[in-house]
Amino acid sequence: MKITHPETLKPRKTPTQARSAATFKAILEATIQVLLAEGGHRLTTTRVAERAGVSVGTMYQYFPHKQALMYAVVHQHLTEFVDVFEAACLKHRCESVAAMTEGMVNAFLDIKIRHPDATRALYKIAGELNTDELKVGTAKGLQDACVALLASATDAKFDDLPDIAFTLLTAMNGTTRAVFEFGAQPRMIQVLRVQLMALCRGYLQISARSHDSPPPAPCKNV
Amino acid sequence: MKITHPETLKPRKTPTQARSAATFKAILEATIQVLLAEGGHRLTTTRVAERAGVSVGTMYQYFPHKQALMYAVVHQHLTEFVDVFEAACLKHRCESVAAMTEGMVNAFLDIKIRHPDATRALYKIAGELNTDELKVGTAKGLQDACVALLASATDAKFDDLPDIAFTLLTAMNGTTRAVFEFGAQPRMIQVLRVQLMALCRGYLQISARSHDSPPPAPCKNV
DNA sequence: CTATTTTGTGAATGATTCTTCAGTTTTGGA
DNA sequence: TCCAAAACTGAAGAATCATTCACAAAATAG
Repeated sequence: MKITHPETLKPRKTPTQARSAATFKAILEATIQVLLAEGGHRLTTTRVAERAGVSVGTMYQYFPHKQALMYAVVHQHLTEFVDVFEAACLKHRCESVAAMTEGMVNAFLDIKIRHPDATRALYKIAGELNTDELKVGTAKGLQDACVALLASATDAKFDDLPDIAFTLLTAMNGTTRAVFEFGAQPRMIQVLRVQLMALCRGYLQISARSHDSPPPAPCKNV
Repeated sequence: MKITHPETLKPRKTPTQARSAATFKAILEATIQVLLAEGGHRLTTTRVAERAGVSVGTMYQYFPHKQALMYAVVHQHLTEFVDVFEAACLKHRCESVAAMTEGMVNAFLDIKIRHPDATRALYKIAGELNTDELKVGTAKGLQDACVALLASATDAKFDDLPDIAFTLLTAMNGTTRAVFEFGAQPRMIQVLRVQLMALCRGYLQISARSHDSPPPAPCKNV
């Protein structure tokens, strides 16, 4: 019950037949559903297996232990999150701060909205899981993407970009989390989107270096 | 194991002798320490009792079950948090938005800094505890205080104050949480304070209604 | 100093849980 | 059709945990 080595957190075997691929997927989905329906401390291997429509033994063919199961769920969604966010950051390079803000906020929210169940489920295990490595890695990925994006803004320059990116991301996360843990009704999400835009725009505006600097250098796309 | 009724969540008996008062306190403190040292899923009644230097039976004289124990820890600190924050909001009524921002951010951070262990521990059980009532009540208290404060600003008027207060509070919470879960080194906290000021000020500035409104009414203190 | 009330003890109980493995069923190809 | 590999089963073992209760120690009142 005390596993922290990353190797043992990986799935036990990769499915080769179509049937087992479906089983694998069903188990991950069942994990999320059990988390939402019963809560973190009622997430048991038996319950997950039952919900997935398989036996416990089957579960243990794919995941060496419960931790690995939770890790897989978290890893899958965090990875997707980082990918989508990084893509959005690349897409809006060398634009105005306002356009960047819109791109970031929309990307941030759209990923969460696309998987509302997973989003809420993750909040329930993120604290229970010993995956500092994964969490730190994710945070760093997002932060780096954000820093690179803001550094390319055509109409503003910033000092302390890492601090600004960190603040921006964690603030967005806090507000979004509150909305999702509240149920995330469509009306709330709409309000959230509007307010997050204002939050980010206002923050970046006030954080921009005053215009005593040389004219904006030509933008270097990568 | 399935308790949700608030009545049963209250402590079982109020200590009368000095000895039992100390025991009560020790148990609450031990809960926090076990949470930090072992994590949420290793928080057991036996471990808490051991850490507190008492027997399990003693624990059950003060708390009817484990849930009540966790509830007590969360309730104690959330209550203090709301009280201090509300006081700060009252204190800065009828000042400029900039002064309000400073007052709110400082209050918000100072409470957390005063109990760093409890702060980190709360993050670990907040999700596991079935206390929507408590959490919602806390959120509403903070939001109301913030709305009342901002409504009295001498140099700005706001539309949708509840939305703005919600965004402001959850954003502060998200950023602060990230810093504390990261370890909350003094240097990080200093950066946090500076950036939170900018975040709030920028957001409120951009959210203020443009000056097409009547001159500010005389401030009504309560 | 004695009686009563408060406080503390910790082994025992029953329930829950993770994990294994010997055996069964299904699949895909020869 | 038949077989070996892949996938699945679920009862059983071992461990952990929440909660109780009959009793002991300490504090306070009389």
